[in-house]
Amino acid sequence: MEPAQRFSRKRQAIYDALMASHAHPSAEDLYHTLKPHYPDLSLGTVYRNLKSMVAGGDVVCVANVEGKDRFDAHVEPHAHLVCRNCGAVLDLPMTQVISEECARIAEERGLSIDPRSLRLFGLCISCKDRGFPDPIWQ
Amino acid sequence: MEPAQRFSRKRQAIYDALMASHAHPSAEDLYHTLKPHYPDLSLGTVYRNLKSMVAGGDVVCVANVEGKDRFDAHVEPHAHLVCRNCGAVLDLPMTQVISEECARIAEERGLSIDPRSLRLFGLCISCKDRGFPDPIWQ
DNA sequence: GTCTGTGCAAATTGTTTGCACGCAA
DNA sequence: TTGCGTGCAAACAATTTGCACAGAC
Repeated sequence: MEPAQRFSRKRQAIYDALMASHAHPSAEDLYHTLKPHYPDLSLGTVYRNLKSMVAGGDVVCVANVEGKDRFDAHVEPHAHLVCRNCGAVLDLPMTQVISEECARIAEERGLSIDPRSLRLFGLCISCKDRGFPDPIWQ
Repeated sequence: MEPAQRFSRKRQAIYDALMASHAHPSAEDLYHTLKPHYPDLSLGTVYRNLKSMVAGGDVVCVANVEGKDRFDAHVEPHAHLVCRNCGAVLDLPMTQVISEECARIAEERGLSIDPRSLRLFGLCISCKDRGFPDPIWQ
């Protein structure tokens, strides 16, 4: 990370914890992960740092699951799948996310598309294996 | 719509307003649209009906922009682009949104994907034309 | 010493819910 | 008459913010 601001041990810890996780934690998840190691850490600090890291491009907000924003420090372009049953957010690493058709239509319409930001919704493997029915989509 | 519950004039109005709009309004947007015609309409009613229509599959929540859920009564599978600058939610009707590679990876991993709920992020035409810089994605 | 980062708690905001009443069946 | 739908306001939950102090430079 390129600290565009003054160095802070806690900011670094938040970033490191996010980088170390592949579960795309929420602000509160990070808070609970770090609290044991930083007993005086406050939730507001986690929110404030996440916000500034997102603004700086070091972190991406990859989903909002049940009202909670979920974050990712792995900013290389890749898609995410959000499980409609358990709320898990999975990485879908791939070189090309959208189809030729989609790219062409976007091009024709003059849209810019962020290659890091495709979100899919569905069921993760465990939920599918456990026999959870597909939610109400055809 | 197939009213699975007792008929209600307001529920119908909410659904109709959603169907008539292509802007993917939020609950509050719908409330303000309908309030002049239904002076005693309450915001809670809009939320309650949207929730039950989503549960019934008649409406889809297609995005969460700046903390507000955005809805769509056009449930045929299509993708959406969320403008990172102005928050507009655009329809991207197309037969295939995700790349072959993406579909294959999802298939290999045994994931179910809801074809109605693909979300892309970027810039809409007006924001791009007005010269807003691409947000921090490479 | 200066100025940014933080803890804490209060404020804000989108959404949900309890309750008494209204309206569709 | 029965019971779901609604208005209203209070309750909730995620996030933001004001303020005084701590810590990086």
